[in-house]
Amino acid sequence: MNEDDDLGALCAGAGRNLAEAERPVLERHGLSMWQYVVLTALAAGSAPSQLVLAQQIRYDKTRLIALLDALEAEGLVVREPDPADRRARVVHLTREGATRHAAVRSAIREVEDRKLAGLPPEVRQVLRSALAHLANSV
Amino acid sequence: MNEDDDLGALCAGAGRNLAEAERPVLERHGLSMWQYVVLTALAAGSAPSQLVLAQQIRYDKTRLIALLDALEAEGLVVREPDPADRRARVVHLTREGATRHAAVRSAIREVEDRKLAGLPPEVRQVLRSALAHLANSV
DNA sequence: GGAAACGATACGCACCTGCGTATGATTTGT
DNA sequence: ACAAATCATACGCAGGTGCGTATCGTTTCC
Repeated sequence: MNEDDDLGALCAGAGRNLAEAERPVLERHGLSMWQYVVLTALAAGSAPSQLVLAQQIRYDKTRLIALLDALEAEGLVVREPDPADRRARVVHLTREGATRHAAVRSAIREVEDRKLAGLPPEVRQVLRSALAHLANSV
Repeated sequence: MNEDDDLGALCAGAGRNLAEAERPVLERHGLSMWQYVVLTALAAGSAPSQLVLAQQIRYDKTRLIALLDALEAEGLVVREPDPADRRARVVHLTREGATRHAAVRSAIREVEDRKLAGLPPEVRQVLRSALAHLANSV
C-alpha cells in the first residue's frame, strides 16, 4: 500500500490490518467485535435507550437486541427500564463489564502499539488527531 | 469521535466518512466502488491474471468475473489471453478506461481535500505516511 | 504421453447487514 | 380521553461477502 493512494484506500487498509490483528485478542477474551464496541460505548457513559446506543455505534437497532441479550447473559451489561419513560431501557455496564472492557482495551492497545512500532510519539499523536478530524469533518 | 478512541475505531470512522462523501462522486461517474478499485489497480499496471488482480484488491475471485464483464462491456478494460499461458487472461485498461479513471480520481481527490480542510500540508503528509505504515506493518 | 496442478467461470451455501413491517406497552399532544 | 408517536422486540427480505465445489481448457512434471 502506497503513500499516494487514495485516502479512503489507506484508511481501509490500515483498518483492515488492525482488525485482523485484533481479532485473536477479542477471541481470547470471548468477545465479538460488536460486543467490544458496545462495551466501549457504555464505558464512556450509560446509554439512555437501546435506540440511542444503536445510533451511537452505528449498528442495526433490531440486531442490537440479541447482542445485548448475550452481553446481559454474561453479566457484562444490564437493561433497566427508564423510570422517567418506561418504554425505554437504560443500558449500563456492570462492574464485571467495566473490568472486562478495561482488560480487552489494554490488550488491544498493546496490539496497536506493536503496529505503530517505528513511528515516533509526535507522529502517533498527529495521526490520531488527523483521523479524528477526518472522522468528524462534514 | 474522540482522539483517544481505539485506532481501529478512528480508521473505521474516517474511512466511513470518506466513503460516504465519495459515493455520490462515483455514482455521478457511473462506477461502483469496486469498479473504481479495479480501475485504480490497473492504472498502476496491468494485471497478469484475474486471480492476481483479485488478490491485489482483496476481492472475491469468483465475483471479480462479473465485475470485469461490466467494465469490459463499457470498454474500460480488456481481457486478453496471456500468450505465454493461455489459461490466464491479462487485464489492462483501455485508453478510455485510463481517461475515466483519471477523471474519477481527480474528483475523489477534491472530496478528500475538502475533508482535509483545516489540516496543514505537513500534517496531511504525516497522516498519509503513517496510514501507509499501519496498512503495511506486520 | 498421462497425471496432477492451475486459471477462468458458474453455482450454491452460510453469514452479515440494512431496511421495512408488525405488535404490544407507554408516552405525548390536543 | 383518545389519537398519534415512540420504544423494544420479532420477523422476513434483499443484497453483499467469503468460501467451497464442479467443469473445462491449458500447462507442468514425471
